[in-house]
Amino acid sequence: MVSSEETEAQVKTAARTSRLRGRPRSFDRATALEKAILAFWEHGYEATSVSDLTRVMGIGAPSLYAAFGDKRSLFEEVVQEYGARYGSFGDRALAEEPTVRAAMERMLREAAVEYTAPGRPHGCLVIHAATNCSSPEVEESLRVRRNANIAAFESRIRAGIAAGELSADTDATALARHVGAVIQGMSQQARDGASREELEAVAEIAMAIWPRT
Amino acid sequence: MVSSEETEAQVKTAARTSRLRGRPRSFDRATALEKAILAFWEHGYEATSVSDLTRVMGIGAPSLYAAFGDKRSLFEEVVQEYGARYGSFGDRALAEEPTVRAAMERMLREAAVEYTAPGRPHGCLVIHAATNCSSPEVEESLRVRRNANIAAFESRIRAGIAAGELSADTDATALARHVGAVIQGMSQQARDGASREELEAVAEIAMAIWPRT
DNA sequence: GTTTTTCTGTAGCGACCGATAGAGAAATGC
DNA sequence: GCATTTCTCTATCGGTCGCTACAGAAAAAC
Repeated sequence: MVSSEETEAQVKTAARTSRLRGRPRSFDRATALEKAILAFWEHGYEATSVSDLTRVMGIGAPSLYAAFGDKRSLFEEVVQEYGARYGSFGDRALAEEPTVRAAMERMLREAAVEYTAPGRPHGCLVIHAATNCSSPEVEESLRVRRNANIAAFESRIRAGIAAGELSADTDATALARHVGAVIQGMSQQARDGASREELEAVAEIAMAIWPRT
Repeated sequence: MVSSEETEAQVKTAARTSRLRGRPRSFDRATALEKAILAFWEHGYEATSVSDLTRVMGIGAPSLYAAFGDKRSLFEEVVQEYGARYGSFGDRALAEEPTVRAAMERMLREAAVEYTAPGRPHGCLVIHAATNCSSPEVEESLRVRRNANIAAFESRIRAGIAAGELSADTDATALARHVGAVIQGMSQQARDGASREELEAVAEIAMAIWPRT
């Protein structure tokens, strides 16, 4: 119904069939979809209004609805295309690396690169597309609090280094970020249905990075 | 302007001052605030409308605006009260435990408990208050994709176990969840301004849990 | 050129958003 | 009692939301 293969296939066999009559659309569907990806990626599903979409895609609302259906089906197509275009590094790492360890290492390292790539929104669309804030002040306020938590972790870790619990060359900043990442991930998974026992198992694994006294 | 200390202080000194005249409000401010915490916690800032708030708080819109100011200042008060009431386990662990390791372990374990406590929304309000989705279908679709990713990790880990790379009693489910949590946390921090180098340092630390062949 | 089909722009639909005006009710100080 | 202050209820504001009816323009098939 939406697939571009359909149109392409019918372009090829159109000499005989009676399709492809009438005025063709005046914009490039793939380009418009790419613009929609960036918009949803940056602002999330709710906070990206249809008028935002028509502006960045450079088309009118009726053209958008004719080409992509309603807002939700456009978003579904966006997520799918995003997965194929930007979100496939994980699958590739899992499939191509010979060992689990190599696969995990490559996946994590590529995530660091992909999630901070310049010229496009940071982070993962699938993780954040439900994150919408039309109020920048609220968004900023929450971000400040999260980063303050990580700073508190770091300060505690530095105290531990000063007390001789951890070696003097410990990277306190990175350790704090790591703990923060684990906690934020646990929170996300709690939202996604993980049980207490499952999260406790995650916590126990995360503890393996800390020297046993 | 908003603080309850102000009102309380003036209750105590009200015998002389001319405050506290007129009809007192007919609802309990703290109870109403608690209801607002639960609503924002569950649905996020944007997706919790003022009419949602007036419904769960059991008051009319003018009463809400008179008692809490506009929606944003109510939310700020909600975040502050949430931090004091539900979000303090981390600070307590950091302050009360004698070693960094003990502090981190307690914090992570208590997070597992707090984030899945029955009878209230899962996860952390500060992490998710910018996550709003008035469309359950979209929310579900994204959740399914995130959980599918973790399932893919698990499947790859099981293959590694079968290949003898990891010991046979490895908890593949928990390992997969852990990797997923780290990645989700990295994505969140990329959104919050972390650089590529900072995320790579997190990835490197997370690799410490994997046996070196 | 004519017909047919489809696209595009304008203009507007009903619904909900956050927020408020105004009137009357209720509880105070005196 | 009275005067004063403040709360609460109804009704509604202007604005934006996702979405679409309609008419005219444009490009194909013939």
